[in-house]
Amino acid sequence: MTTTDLQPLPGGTLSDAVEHRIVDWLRQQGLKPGDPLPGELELAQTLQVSRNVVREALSRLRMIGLVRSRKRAGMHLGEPDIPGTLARVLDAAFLDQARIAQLRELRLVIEIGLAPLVFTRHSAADRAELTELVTQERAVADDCDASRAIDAHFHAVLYRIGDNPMITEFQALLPSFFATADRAAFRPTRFNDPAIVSHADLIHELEHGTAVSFAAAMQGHLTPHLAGC
Amino acid sequence: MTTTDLQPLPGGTLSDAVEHRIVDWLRQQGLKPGDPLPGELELAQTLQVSRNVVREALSRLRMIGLVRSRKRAGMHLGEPDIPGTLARVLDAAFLDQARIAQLRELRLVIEIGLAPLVFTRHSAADRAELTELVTQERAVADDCDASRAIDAHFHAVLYRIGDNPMITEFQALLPSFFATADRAAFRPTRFNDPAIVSHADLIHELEHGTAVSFAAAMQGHLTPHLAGC
DNA sequence: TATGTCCTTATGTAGGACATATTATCCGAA
DNA sequence: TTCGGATAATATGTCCTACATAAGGACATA
Repeated sequence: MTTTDLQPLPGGTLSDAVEHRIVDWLRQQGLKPGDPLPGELELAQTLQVSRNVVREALSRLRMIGLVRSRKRAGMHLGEPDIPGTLARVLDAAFLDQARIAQLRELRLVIEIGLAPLVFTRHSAADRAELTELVTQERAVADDCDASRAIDAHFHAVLYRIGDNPMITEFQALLPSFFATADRAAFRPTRFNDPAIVSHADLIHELEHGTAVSFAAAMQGHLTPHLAGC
Repeated sequence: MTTTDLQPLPGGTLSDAVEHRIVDWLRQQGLKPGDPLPGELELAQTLQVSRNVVREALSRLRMIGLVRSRKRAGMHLGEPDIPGTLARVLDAAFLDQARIAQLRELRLVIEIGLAPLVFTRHSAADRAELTELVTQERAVADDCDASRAIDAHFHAVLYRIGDNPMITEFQALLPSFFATADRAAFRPTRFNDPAIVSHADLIHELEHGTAVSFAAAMQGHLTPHLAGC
């Protein structure tokens, strides 16, 4: 007798509808992180649904960080938890091969596109750090696992130099997508092969090249990993 | 007397703990999209929490598409809804200026890094489509709004040519971040300025250049938008 | 002023009840 | 036998009530 008078909400549950209603309302009110929200009971009464439905909707908003709540203080808007949400939805265990391939390609795209920023924002100290890693890499050229770890470290430093927190956070959750599949694809650098852009070549471009030439070098360094190139 | 014997779950609610427990269990069991899940009641009994708590946790997993449920069929694993989840967490209305700046920069990074893929995967028909857009652009050079719309369309086509659904989906939800701020930053192309890489120049590189030269052109086309360059 | 107690409040959790949709089952008719 | 419709079973969706818990405020006291 309570729910019979409203439309069947085609294709969704009440929680779905309430979730969107609340978010739309927050947007419409122009609320910002830190602002207080109405209590659960008031929301339930206003929306004419049970407190349970409201809590299921709020639980979702809590997960993505949009809402924070404490026992007596009530609820407040929070800052969306981008890395936490990405980690939940980009879970290699539940993604199909197509999605994983797209993610791996996205990683390469970002790393190539990051090159101009890395060139612009890097310092002499950064170059020294990268050079040190190349030295270590040469020392363990025989050990595939160690070589691979240093390779990952080298690229992580490039991300850090890029100095975009969002991109760095994205990179931080990528290893799970490369843990198994990339082991086979990873080839220890042949240091004397002129056709391959090595880490040392990248550092050279960083010091003596331009933003464009460094980006081209990065492209050459990563292109072997791109399908259809 | 029921909840007093378990640890205060430092820093989180029961729903948080149950959410992670369930996801860990799904991973550990190696379940894949389509596989059935235990019922809510069974989960509640196994985890020794109320069905309410279980439903709040499941509501979150339903939001990100990880579980789907129908009335009598029970629950099944679903494919994570990446674009839907991104749309929820990347909401310009609730992100601070720093995050928005990072997102705008990420867009430029992706667009530059996408260049090699665009070059490799484009067809003559794609070039014709882009050329047609440049023609239209010249026709409305005076109208800033129309010019801006065609510019957006041009870049959307580039994304489509890149042929990575994940990247295209990401691009699809970007307009909200550029709707207001970019209006000021947008400058209609001065077609005769040789220092600026125009859309026509991009098409020229696409037809007569190389992957590297096209990427460099894209870099030149977008660099004016990058801070600190 | 400082502090400790009590009270209020809003969220967190529990449990039961019913509604609803969908599937399985069974029975009767052609 | 087979087909089709009525019927029962089942898991999710929604509602309700009650209580636990933490946190902030009010107040009295030293």
